[in-house]
Amino acid sequence: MSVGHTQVTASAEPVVSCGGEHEDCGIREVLDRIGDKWSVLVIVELAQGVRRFRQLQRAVPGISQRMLTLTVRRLERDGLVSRTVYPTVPPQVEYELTPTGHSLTHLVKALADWSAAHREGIAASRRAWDAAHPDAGIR
Amino acid sequence: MSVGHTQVTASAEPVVSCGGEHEDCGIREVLDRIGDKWSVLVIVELAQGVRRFRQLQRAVPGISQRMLTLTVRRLERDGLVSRTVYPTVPPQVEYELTPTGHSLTHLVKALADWSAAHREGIAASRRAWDAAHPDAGIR
DNA sequence: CAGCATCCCGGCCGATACTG
DNA sequence: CAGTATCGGCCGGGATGCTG
Repeated sequence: MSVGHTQVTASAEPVVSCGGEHEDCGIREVLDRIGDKWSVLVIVELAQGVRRFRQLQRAVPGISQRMLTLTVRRLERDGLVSRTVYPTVPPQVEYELTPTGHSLTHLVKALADWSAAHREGIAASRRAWDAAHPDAGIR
Repeated sequence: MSVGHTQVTASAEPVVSCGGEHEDCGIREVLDRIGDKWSVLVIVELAQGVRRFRQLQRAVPGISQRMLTLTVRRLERDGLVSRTVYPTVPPQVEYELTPTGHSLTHLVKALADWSAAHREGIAASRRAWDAAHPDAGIR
């Protein structure tokens, strides 16, 4: 953390101005789509390649089959994931990222990178804040 | 949308592999932090410069003062936003992005860009899916 | 102006049981 | 294996009212 003598003037260059408007950009739409508990994790796993239902569930620890179904269904509806059913017995279903879905992985990588870069500092900030505010309802 | 003859082999180059592990990267941590309903919007507004409480509330349409308080408190706790109180009367409080918070704006911009680029295609995919699945509990 | 306290509802998500 | 159906808890977040 080098937050000492940095002369970053945040207010100088507006990186995100929503195109000049103070409106909600499409940001909320993306977050409504991948901001839920499981979508990104499923996407990360599918970024590795084609996966079957059970494979996905094992790869994403803690997800219930219900949530996996819902998550993968929503991603399919949004055109981020393709679903292929092979009429075999027992049934076999394969999930794969579409080109659009694949383009999301770059975004996810950016998120992961940012997280890795600031995880420490944020954790420290939290500890400091919690120490300074013994009785806070925020946690 | 040019999703015609693209030969993007998603499974060829794993963009996000969490560093070789199939673990949860820090992605969920970022999303737990900015994936909520208001954080990004507040950040976007603060990216423009220093803002006071009321200013923020007016700039972010629809946010309640309760949620603005909680949001800004959490951001402060994580060290993304600084809070400066001027002991005047009436009280005056200024919020500003910290360097760490400012670094987030690049990420937010990436989100906005992706959203703008795929909004159309996703909406179309949804319409198609909904049409193909008249009675779906997913909506 | 800048908050905090309280009430309350909707939906996200987990657990469990059942089907083709 | 790959789902669907149902129930229920938790909590994010809106509405309202009160303080310094």
